[in-house]
Amino acid sequence: MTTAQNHLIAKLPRADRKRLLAACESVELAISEEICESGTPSRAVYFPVDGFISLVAQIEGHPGLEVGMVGREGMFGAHLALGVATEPLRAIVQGRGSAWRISTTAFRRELADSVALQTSLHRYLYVLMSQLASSAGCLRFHQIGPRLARWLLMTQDRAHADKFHVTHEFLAFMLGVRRVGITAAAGALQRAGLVIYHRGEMTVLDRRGLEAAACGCYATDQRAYADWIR
Amino acid sequence: MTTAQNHLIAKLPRADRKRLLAACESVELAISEEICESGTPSRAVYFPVDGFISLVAQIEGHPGLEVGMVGREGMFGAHLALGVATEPLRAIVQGRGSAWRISTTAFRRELADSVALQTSLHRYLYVLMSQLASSAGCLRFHQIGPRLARWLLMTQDRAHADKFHVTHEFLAFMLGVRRVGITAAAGALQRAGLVIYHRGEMTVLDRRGLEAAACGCYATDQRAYADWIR
DNA sequence: TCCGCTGTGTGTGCCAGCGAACGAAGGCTC
DNA sequence: GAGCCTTCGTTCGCTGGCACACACAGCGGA
Repeated sequence: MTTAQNHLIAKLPRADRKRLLAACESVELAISEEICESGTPSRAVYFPVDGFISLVAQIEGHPGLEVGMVGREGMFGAHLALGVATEPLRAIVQGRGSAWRISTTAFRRELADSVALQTSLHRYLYVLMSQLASSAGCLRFHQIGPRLARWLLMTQDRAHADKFHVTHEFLAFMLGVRRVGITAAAGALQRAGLVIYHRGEMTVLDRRGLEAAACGCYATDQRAYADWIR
Repeated sequence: MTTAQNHLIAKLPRADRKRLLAACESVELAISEEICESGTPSRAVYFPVDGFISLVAQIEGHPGLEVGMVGREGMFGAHLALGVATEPLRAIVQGRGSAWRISTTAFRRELADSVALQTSLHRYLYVLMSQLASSAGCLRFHQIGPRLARWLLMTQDRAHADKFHVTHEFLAFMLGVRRVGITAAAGALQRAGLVIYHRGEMTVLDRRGLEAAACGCYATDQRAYADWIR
């Protein structure tokens, strides 16, 4: 669906898709923009097209921790399908680009009218839940290097580019580690010829190599999405 | 609802509750019994009454990691409300006692007939998701001592007793740490007079003290369940 | 009575990651 | 060109958790 460019919307039957898109507006996501704060009432739902969004869990006394990433393969706001209009997590734009946006109230109307949309969101929520669970394990058992490689791959997938802007500081925040840890791990990836970076410009050189360096969670995630899209 | 004894069932309107219970059978949960394996087709749904169940995420190369606990305040199998009949996690009985069981097919019928049941499951899923996300942070940032205290409190809540059977080995498995780490943390709790244990018999002496020793995640969880039950 | 199993306590050496801090370069502004 | 901010590299001492190993106590069965 060249018009939609978001996989979740593209999967809908033609009529439902047209109605949903008619209620959406196209917006630009700006880097570091805060889509919502955890615990606040939901205002809008986003279907990323080029941009992508990080879902961040808040832990008192700690800066935060990324627990999920939403690009054109999914959406932000699926919890509305559970009938709850409170944001469960903080969401931050992590890659600039366009997205479809629709207000919470309008989206709930669409949801009520489209069984296909409900079904799609349900399955997407299942994938999200599985990933939350497995990423808890990843967080606990895997080391910085493999986790960083996985993160870079996930970002590359959603940025649709080999090159993107990301500082060590930001990576440390996302992975819940110190910047020093990132410097060490990223330095190793660079020495291995898998990436090069310079003052916030990260370039992936060897995707295959990065996949080999990443923990198994990346492959697991890929499979979960593939099963869902099917 | 003295007949049901499971909060999720008790919350249903009388008619829906009666119909659901009629389709359920009462079973005994035996310690260490494996309710299901991750990735397999769902066979049955459980509503614990006295027993309780641990949800365990599998990570290749590692023994496992508890990411959730289900007692009489919830249910096992809520993912069926998302229209997916594949188990997302491994489930192990962690406290013996009774539960209501209903086959997957029968439960899907009940689900189709009861809007109240759908709504209830949706809200429960939202709570579960929030907890998965926050427990990821807990796993990452909190130390063994506070996490152990939290675990003991959660277990006490679901076992409805001050005394329960649990070995250091098992605790290590659940928290994803070494047994040695548990020995150290549990020893500290015992020296502080909060618990005593002897060859797998754990007794909580000072609940308040334990709450103070636990990480904030325990209080957060309590609040999430309270909001849901409301 | 002895054997073996389970549950628990301890010790040693090791490494990943932590906190804090400093330094060095690239790039921007004035 | 000077000053400043951002980004990245490095160091130091330390803690928490790791693997492996051994000791010991209770308890049940042969």
